[in-house]
Amino acid sequence: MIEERVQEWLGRLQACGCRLTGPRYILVEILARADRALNPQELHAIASQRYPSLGLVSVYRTLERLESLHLIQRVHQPDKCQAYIAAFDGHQHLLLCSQCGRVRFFDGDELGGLVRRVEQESGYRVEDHWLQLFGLCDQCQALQGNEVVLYE
Amino acid sequence: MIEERVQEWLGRLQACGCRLTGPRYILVEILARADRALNPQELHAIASQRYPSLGLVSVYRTLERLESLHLIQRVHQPDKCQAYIAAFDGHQHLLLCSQCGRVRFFDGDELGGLVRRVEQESGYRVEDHWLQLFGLCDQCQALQGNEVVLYE
DNA sequence: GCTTATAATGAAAAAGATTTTCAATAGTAA
DNA sequence: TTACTATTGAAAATCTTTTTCATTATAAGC
Repeated sequence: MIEERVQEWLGRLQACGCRLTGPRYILVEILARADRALNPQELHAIASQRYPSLGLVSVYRTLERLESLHLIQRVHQPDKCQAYIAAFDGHQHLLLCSQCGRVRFFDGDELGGLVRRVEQESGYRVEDHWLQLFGLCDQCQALQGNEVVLYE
Repeated sequence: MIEERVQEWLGRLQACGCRLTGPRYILVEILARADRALNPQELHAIASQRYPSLGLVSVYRTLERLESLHLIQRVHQPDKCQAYIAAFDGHQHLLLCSQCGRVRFFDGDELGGLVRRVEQESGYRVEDHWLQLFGLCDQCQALQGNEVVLYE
């Protein structure tokens, strides 16, 4: 499932004339597997472990490329707004653990009524919406906030 | 109404030991009146017209102070995440014009059912949520995207 | 009104994040 | 194997934000 995603992303990169290089393999694999949003610095730190010569610039460039292909999406959080996670299929929303950062997707189909109400009250024509929920994931609830398990 | 807000903010600043200075009067007045979110640069540019010696540093410091008093709140948008607008009363959400940036508030009471569903499906304990709608305000619909009227 | 303590200011420097430039490297097609 | 050129990392440049610090100015006490 995740492995397929890695292959699909690499295929999509190649399909638009991009070359498959060492840095890209590593970065695609990390991003396709990540269960939380990573910013350029975090991504660089993780990827450097397996590819020590990796430059931060290549991380920025790869993120830009993957985002323009809609393979990853930017995630806004109170403390960081330049983090990326795999883009979801269809119209989904994010549920983020405010402790460990783990991300899950959910659909928000029941939003239509609210959108129509707001359109009528405001006179705006609504074109898009952002919905994100923040909370504690099951693991962090169990830990009762004693420790945080980050990427490893 | 807006004038009251200016007075209230100044009072709140004074109440916590802050001094009322030229830069603060200007910045409070602009922020309390603004109908769209402003980032430090925009705010500095606008305020400088009335207070030419104003330093950008004071803008940062005042924003920080006002945010810590919950008088303003940060607004996340696709292109800018460091913009601020007056904080609303109670639990409200934002409706932003994707053309001119004008902001309106609305309540999203009908969100409770969705939150409970997601909690059950995910096992997360939801603590907070962000909901923002993007669209065209009535004025920008009328202009049909011919021109953008920014702050003036 | 005058004095005084100190919060607030702006300039400059420092720190961080992101983008640009450029010569060297390395995919990929022929 | 060769040739083309996309990609790379280092360094420089650009922006944004924070820190430092001497100076200024608010507000309280007299």
